[in-house]
Amino acid sequence: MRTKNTKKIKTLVERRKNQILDVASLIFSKEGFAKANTDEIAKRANLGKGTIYRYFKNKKELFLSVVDRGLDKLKDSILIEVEKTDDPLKKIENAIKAYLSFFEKNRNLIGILIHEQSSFQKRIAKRYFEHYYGNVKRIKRTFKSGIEQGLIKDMDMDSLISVYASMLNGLIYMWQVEERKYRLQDRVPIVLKIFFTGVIKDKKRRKDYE
Amino acid sequence: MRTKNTKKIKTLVERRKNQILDVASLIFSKEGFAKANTDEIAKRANLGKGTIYRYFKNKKELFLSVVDRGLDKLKDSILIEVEKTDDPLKKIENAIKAYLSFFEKNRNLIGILIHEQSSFQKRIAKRYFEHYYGNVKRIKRTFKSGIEQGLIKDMDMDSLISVYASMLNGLIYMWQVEERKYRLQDRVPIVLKIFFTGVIKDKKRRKDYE
Amino acid sequence: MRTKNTKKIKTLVERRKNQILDVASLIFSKEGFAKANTDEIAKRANLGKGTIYRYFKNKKELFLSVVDRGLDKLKDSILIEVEKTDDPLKKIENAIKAYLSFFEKNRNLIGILIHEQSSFQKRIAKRYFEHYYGNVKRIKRTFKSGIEQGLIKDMDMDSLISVYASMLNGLIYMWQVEERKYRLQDRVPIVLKIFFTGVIKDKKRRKDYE
Amino acid sequence: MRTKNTKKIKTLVERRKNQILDVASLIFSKEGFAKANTDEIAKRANLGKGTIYRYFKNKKELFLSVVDRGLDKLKDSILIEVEKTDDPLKKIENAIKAYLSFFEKNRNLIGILIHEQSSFQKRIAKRYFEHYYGNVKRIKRTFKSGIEQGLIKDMDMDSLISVYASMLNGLIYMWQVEERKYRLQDRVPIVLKIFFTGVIKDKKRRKDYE
DNA sequence: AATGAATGAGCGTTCATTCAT
DNA sequence: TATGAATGAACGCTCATTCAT
Repeated sequence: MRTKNTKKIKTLVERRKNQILDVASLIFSKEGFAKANTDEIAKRANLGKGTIYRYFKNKKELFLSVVDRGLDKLKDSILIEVEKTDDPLKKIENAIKAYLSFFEKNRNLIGILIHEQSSFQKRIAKRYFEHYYGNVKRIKRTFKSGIEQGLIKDMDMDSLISVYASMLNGLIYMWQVEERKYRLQDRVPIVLKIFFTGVIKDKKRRKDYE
Repeated sequence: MRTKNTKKIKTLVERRKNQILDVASLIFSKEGFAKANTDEIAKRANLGKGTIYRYFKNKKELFLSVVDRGLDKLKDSILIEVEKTDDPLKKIENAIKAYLSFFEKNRNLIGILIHEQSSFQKRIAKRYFEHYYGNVKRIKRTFKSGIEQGLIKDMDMDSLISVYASMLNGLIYMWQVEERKYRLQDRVPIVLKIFFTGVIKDKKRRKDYE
Repeated sequence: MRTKNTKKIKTLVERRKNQILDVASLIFSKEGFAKANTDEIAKRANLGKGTIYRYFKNKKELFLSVVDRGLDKLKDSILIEVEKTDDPLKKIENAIKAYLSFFEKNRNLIGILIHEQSSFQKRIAKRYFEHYYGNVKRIKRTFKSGIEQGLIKDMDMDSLISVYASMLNGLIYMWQVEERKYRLQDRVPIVLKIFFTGVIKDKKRRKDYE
Repeated sequence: MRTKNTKKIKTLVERRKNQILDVASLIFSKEGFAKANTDEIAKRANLGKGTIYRYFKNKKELFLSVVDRGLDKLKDSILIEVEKTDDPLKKIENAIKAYLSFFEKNRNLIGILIHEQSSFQKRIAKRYFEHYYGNVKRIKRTFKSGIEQGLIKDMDMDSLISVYASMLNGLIYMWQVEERKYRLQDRVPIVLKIFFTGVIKDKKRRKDYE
């Protein structure tokens, strides 16, 4: 019985935490960490201000929890898409689509990740790169199997992946700065063209992206 | 003689302003607008707190002056490099190099531009895009003369340039997030390769970047 | 039951507000608006500085609340005394007594009303004259019934009342400037004599004040 | 020769002081001591800020000098009018006229005297009462000679004069508060009537004021 | 003697955090 | 457990005063 109760409580706590994180995510994204205001978070979450502090040690922890949850969601949504196919080029294509698509759906997270790279450099960067390198390994394996299958030219993977990732982030960042005037998904073809033209060895496959 | 005095005074005021802007640029970059603190700016500039306010109406104006000065510098340093050659491909290459090189030398500005896209969306974005579209026009002309000279394929310039710009920004952004572990300049060849491979028509010239 | 709670809360808030207003009244009276200092008000009220701002938007609102409360009290205390009799001359006598008596008991308010006639000309003057003209109407009616009853000579009421009011204020003002060396109440007979000698028609009644 | 030079210098210094006092009087009257701003005083006097401090030790001394000069002027202008006649009643009438007339011409001083009775209670009050009692003695002598000449009833002079003075001040104060809508001089007849009706013994003379 | 740039103490106000209920 | 009233450290900004020129 105890186990059941504990579980129930845990779920309740988790639900409360998520309820707070949803609001916090919105506010932090709109205002940035320093300008965001605990009073408003509490009010919008229909909770007393003290209650926020029962679930999160302080403003900083709340903020970092928002980041953590966001990066976890991102990871999950990419993995699902990547595992839908075995073709290396398709895997890469799916990853790019999933990455852009995720941020298009989770706009709050962009602002949050962009903003506070200074105040929380270490913590956020650490978390981001844990996530990033976790993915890099998988992407590298995908590229390698692409090379082995004669689909992709043999190049310096590390800097290529790093440049690709940077470029995608730049795309998302500028989309945000330009106030999301266009659909981010619509940039996928041109991105794939730029990424793949110099990289795909197999002529037939290359045609698909030119 | 009056002119001489006025000039001297102007130079003195300008020097003081720059002295303050240098420090402010550093602090704003490290802390972000909200966390940056006028007391520290004054102390680091070896000036009294009140002195800051003799030269800038308030914290916000000081911040925006930092941005304005930065973007002006950026524009100048790109223009100089671009005008060193008449060859369209070389012009583009030089612009990319100058852009990356500028941020490598003016690290503070990255943080500042990245940070406050929310608090100052309108003012910063406005200034940034004034700068950006000013350059876009010139770049477009360069591309066009490249197309006319049979060097570059005929494509949709606008979204290409937009994606290229976004990607460069992403490169700079991630370099900053990764704590500037590598030299940004070293990314130039791979960037040129990615940018140019699918774009250059002239086979001989394309070889230079492959 | 809800009503009860709401009422209780209202009373608590009202009590706190009054607690703050009492201290603020003292400090504003002693220092004037500009020199008065929120820190001291908080300390003397045994409250944190932030608490003041929970109950009053800012220093200005706090100040004006002190004035408003003071004028309300003044009005009430005059009305009570005036309504104790139906005789016009007695009514006027009672009003004068109540007016002087009020300021003798609420010394803080004198300083406050005297002080800030410049900084808050409009707001204070407006409130003061709302109060003043509210009373003038009543006083006029009293004078008129005095005239109808053959007690008072028929004169230009408006400038008479205006001069009488000014004179009473001068009395209070100088009493304050002279550091309240005498009892303000003791001036009542001489004031009545000065006011009434030239004004009362009825010989028997006039004798009372000569 | 030395004397001549010293005199010249003294005159120059005096002229500068007066130039500053004129401006200061205006500003202090409009803003009150605390809100008045040395920068503005300097600018309006067409002098450097430092120069103010060459002539007055600090803001407080400047303020008190304004008061001192004002009260001196007041004393002079009353004396001149009073000495124009030998008739006691006329002397009193002239004094009242001169008093009201002075403040009508020197509006700045009203604000200044009214304002800072708190911050400078002792200094201003001291100076004011030096002036006041200096006059009271003279007025008392005038009243006495009025009594001796059978013109005025024999009464308690001290409290009568005190009440009269207070009332005049009240008149001036309210005129200021009511934004000087009417001419202060126009109140003289009604004031004389109120003051004199109960006080003048000589029937013929009393008629003049009824 | 005159200036006005520089200064920093001081103040109004905000807001993350605590804690009595 | 949940609340929100209370707190006070912290910060932006002002302005009387000083002092090098």
